[in-house]
Amino acid sequence: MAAVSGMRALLGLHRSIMFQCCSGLTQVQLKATYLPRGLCSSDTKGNEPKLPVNTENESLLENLNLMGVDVKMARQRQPGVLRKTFTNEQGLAQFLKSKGASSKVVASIISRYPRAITRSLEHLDQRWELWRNIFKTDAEIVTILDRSPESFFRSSDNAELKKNITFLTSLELDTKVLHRLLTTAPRTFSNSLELNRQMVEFLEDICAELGGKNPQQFPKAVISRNVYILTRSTKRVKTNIEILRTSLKLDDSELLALFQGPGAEILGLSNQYLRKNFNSLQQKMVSLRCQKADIKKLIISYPMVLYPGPNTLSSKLDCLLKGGITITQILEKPKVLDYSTQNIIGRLEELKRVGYDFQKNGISVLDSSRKRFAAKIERLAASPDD
DNA sequence: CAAACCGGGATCTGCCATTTAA
DNA sequence: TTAAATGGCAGATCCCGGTTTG
Repeated sequence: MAAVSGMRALLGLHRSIMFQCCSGLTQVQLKATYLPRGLCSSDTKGNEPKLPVNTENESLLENLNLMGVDVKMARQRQPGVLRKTFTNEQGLAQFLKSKGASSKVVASIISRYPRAITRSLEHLDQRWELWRNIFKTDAEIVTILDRSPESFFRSSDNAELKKNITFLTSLELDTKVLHRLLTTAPRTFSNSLELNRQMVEFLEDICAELGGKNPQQFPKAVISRNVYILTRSTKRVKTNIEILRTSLKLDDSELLALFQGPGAEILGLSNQYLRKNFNSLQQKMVSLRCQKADIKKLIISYPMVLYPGPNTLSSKLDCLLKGGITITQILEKPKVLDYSTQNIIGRLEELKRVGYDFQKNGISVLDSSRKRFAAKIERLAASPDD
């Protein structure tokens, strides 16, 4: 990886010494110069013609084009890679194909994360094996690479990855969670060990601060409910905890229960977003004549109210209210807010059609799977007694 | 038996800024 | 000085069904 800087020196100016010692490595790929993009501002005021400082490796470009890589995209993302003299695009492609990736997937991976072509075969092999500690098949890994090439390629430190996996494993998440963690939040993998450790320790500290009995358990609880947590900064999580503490006036044990439970999902929201959602929820509830205590209860029992943006939540509530449901009923069964507005609208219509009475029969019909709801409607239609 | 309770599953990257290495 | 490595951010739900309960 390191033997690479020679060519530029050749084209460039100084560093002739470098040239000397590297000349043995000279490679075919030097062809022409692509355009300079900057004029050299400072240095020599003299008038020697400035050689282009930045030249792309033309044969590399050609290769990439042939492979179907979106070179424009690659250039935009990691321009430096295109200037490298030695790259391993062929090796990478072959490697990935041997793992079952199509040419199209390979091209897309390189387009989105060009640095991938700087990895050596040995490196790739090792890294793949490490990923295979968690994933049972190559195909699974390919899917993830296709989704998020950066997660696999951004770091070149296999030793770190290994330690990281050991660490993650040592948390004793159950295998299912570990698998899900890395499937859905693969960036966790390429975090440094230190970063992951910091978050875990931070969570332990929080637990202890809140008077939790078992701080080791806490990160597990949070992670299994929110596998994205390790891709967030501790700063963000800390701020969110404070936002919730102060805006809801929660005490320690309430906070602990919240985060160990369903509240974990909300911990990773951006701070602004959380604040905004809280404020608009509060406004909305006040406009519906709810008490502060109602709002608190709602959030504690169903923290996911804070997840949808103001418009989504508001329109959902409006639909329900317009359909003849009271805000009190919603506060009792907030899970009805789980479903999409479209879904809610459709169900309200169907229920109206069969003359369903929410006051008499409650609203939990709305909180059921499609299948169960359909069955329910059928029953209601068959026996329109009431 | 149906309703209610409850937890789980899917999903989440792609960019920018800063620091570090060569 | 450039490129590589790394940290961090914004974005913004919906659905299903096993088990318990009545």
